[in-house]
Amino acid sequence: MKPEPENYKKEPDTEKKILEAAAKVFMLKGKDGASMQDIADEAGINRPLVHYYFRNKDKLFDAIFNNLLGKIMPGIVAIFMQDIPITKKFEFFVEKYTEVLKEMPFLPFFIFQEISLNPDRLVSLIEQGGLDTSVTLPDLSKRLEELGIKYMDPRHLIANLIGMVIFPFVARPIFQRLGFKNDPEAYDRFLEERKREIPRFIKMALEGEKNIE
Amino acid sequence: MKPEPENYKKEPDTEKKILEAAAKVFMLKGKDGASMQDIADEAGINRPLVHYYFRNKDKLFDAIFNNLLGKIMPGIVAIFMQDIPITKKFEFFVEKYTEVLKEMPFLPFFIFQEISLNPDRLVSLIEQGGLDTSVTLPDLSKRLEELGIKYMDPRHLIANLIGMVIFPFVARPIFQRLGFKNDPEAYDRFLEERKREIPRFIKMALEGEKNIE
DNA sequence: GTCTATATGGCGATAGAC
DNA sequence: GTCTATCGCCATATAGAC
Repeated sequence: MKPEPENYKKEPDTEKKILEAAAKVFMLKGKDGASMQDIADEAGINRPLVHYYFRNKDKLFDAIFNNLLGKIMPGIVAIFMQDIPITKKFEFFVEKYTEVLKEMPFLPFFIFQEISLNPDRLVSLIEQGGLDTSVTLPDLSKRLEELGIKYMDPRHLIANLIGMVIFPFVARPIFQRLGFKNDPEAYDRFLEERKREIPRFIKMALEGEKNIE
Repeated sequence: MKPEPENYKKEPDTEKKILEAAAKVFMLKGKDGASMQDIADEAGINRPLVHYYFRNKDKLFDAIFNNLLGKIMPGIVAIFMQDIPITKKFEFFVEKYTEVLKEMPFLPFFIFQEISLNPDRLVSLIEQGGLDTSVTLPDLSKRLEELGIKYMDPRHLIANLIGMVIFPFVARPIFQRLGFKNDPEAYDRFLEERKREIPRFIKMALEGEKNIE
C-alpha cells in the first residue's frame, strides 16, 4: 500500500537544492555577506526551511565546505600519491585543478575564507583526502634526485605549481581587464593554454636545475 | 596666547588611529565580517566617533583601500616600467612584493574581496599607479625576443610570477602546518628563501625557452 | 515537510549633551 | 571632537499551524 499523497508534497531533494544554492551564494558573497534569505531565494524556498534542514548558518556552511572539499581533495591528492613520473604529476595536477576551477571559479575565495578562520579543519580535510606529507615530500625529493636534481626543496616546487595554477583564477577580473581587453573568451583561451604552459615552464626550470652541483 | 585646554581633549591623530585599526580589522575579518564596533574597540574609542570621521562603513573601507593600495602600487608597477633587464625586473618584483606581504600578510585577502566586488576601481588604482599595459606588455615581448625567446606570451610569465609570490602567503596557515610542522620561524625562512628561488626558477625556465624554434 | 508569524539580538547610523 | 542615548532596520532563529 502506497501512503496517501499529502497536502505537503515532499520535494525529494530539497536538501540538495539548498546545498547547491548555498554553495553558489556563499562563494559569491562570502560567508558573512550571504544571508539565509539569499540562500532560500536562490533555492526557491523560504527561510525557515533552510533552518529546518541545517539548524543554523554555521552548520550549513560547514556542510557545504566538507561536502565540496571532500569531493575534490581526493582526486587532487591522489595525483601526488600515485607512482608516476614527477613531470606527469605536474601535468595531471594542472589539468585536473584547472578543470575544477573552471567549473567553480569562486572556490579559492571560499577556501581563503576558511584558511584564516579554520585552518585546522582544512588541514584535516586534506589529510582525510589521503595526503601524507611525511611520505609525499621525501618521495618528491627522491624523484628529483633521480632526475639529477640534488638540491631542490620540493616545497618550493609545490608552492610554485599551485600558485601558478590558482592565481589567474582569483585575479581574473583585473587580469582580464588589464591584459585581455576584458574579453572573456580570450581569457578562457588563456586559461586553457596554461594547461600546457605551466607544466612546460616547470619542466624547463627543472632542466636548468640539473646543472647545479 | 595658547587656547585654553578644553574638557574634550583633542587626540591629535584619532583619524590615523581609526585608519590603522580599521585596516587591521578589515584584513582580519573581511569587510562584512568586521563591525564598526570591532573597529572602534581596536582603536580604543567608541563607535559614533568612527562615524564622525568617516560617515559610514563603505567610506571607511574605501579610505583604507585607496590609502593602502595608493602607497603600494606605484612602487610595484614602477619596476615594470623601468628600463632594466627583464631578469632584474623579476628579482626586484619578488623582493619588493615579498617585503610588502611580510608586513601585511592579510593584504591579499583584503584585495581578493574587492576583486569580485569592485574590479573596476582596482583597475583604476593600478592604472593610476602608473601601469600602462599597452606599453608594458609589448616591452616585455621585445625584451624576451632580445633574449632569443620568440614565442612566449608575457602574460603567462606575469601570471606565473605573481602566483608564485603570493600563494605561500595566502596559504600560509595550511602550508605551514602541512610542510613545516607548524613552525613559524621555519616558514619565515622559507618565505625568505623564495626571494632567491623564484627569480632563479624563472630564469632557468626562460633559458629553456631559448631552445624553442 | 513546508509555510506564516514572530521573538530576539546586533549593527549601522544619527541626535544631542558637553 | 568626544561621548551617551536611542532609532530603525535587517538577519538569525524558533514556534506553531497545516
